[in-house]
Amino acid sequence: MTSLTDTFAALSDPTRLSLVEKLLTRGELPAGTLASEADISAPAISRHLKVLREAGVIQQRVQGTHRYYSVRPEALRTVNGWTMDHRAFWAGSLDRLDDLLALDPEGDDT
Amino acid sequence: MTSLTDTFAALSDPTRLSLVEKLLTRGELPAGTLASEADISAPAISRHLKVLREAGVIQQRVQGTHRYYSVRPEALRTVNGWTMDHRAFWAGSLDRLDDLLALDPEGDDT
DNA sequence: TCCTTAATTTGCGCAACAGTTAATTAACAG
DNA sequence: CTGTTAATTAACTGTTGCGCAAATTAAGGA
Repeated sequence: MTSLTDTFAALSDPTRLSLVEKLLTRGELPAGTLASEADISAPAISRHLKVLREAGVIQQRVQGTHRYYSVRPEALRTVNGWTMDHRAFWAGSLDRLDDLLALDPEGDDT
Repeated sequence: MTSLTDTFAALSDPTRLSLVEKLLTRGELPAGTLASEADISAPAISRHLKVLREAGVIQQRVQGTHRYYSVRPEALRTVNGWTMDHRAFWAGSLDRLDDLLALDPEGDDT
């Protein structure tokens, strides 16, 4: 089992979050594509992918010499679940009324 | 402005996540209470609180010699917003994802 | 076999992080 | 002013994280 903090740690690096966003928007991608589009070396990307995989954020599919990566839905569900556990706290607050109304225009007694 | 990765980084430490959970469930608390309940020194807690504050996760209210801390709703909204941006990817059961997304709004709990 | 391509692992340097104890700042009471 | 309490900052130490270049593993083609 990977903990919630492990997931947050995996997503706390800009390079890794960028990798995850790519996989989310474009689906499964090979390591080579991810590495060639990044501005750091391939070994560095490989390490980031390993961190993400060990945190349970992404999964690997091997085909020949290629390794295809994709996001594990469970990881995002876990993060979402944590925020939802405390939804009553942040959804009902008027800390930033404008943002709240922008997210949920009919959320109050209009 | 604090980035999403800064928020994730702030929440990636078990001690800090624990502090945030305490503030979420019990509301505003002074630094002393948080420090006395932790198993590490007060200075260490103080630093964690500083990290959380600089990441925009918590806020501070000063009253006399006491510093009261509480969670900023905006922080949790931001995290929730990120998961919601990719909701189509992770929501629903894996094998029925496409079907679920194709269903109309009244389809899931009747 | 030999060579190329894909990707990872290794070795190394450096910066950042998390913990400690000691010192400091700040508010308040006597 | 002096002392007490609350909390933070300072100084130091060990560990972890991230980058690179070089070496290594693995699959496939001539």
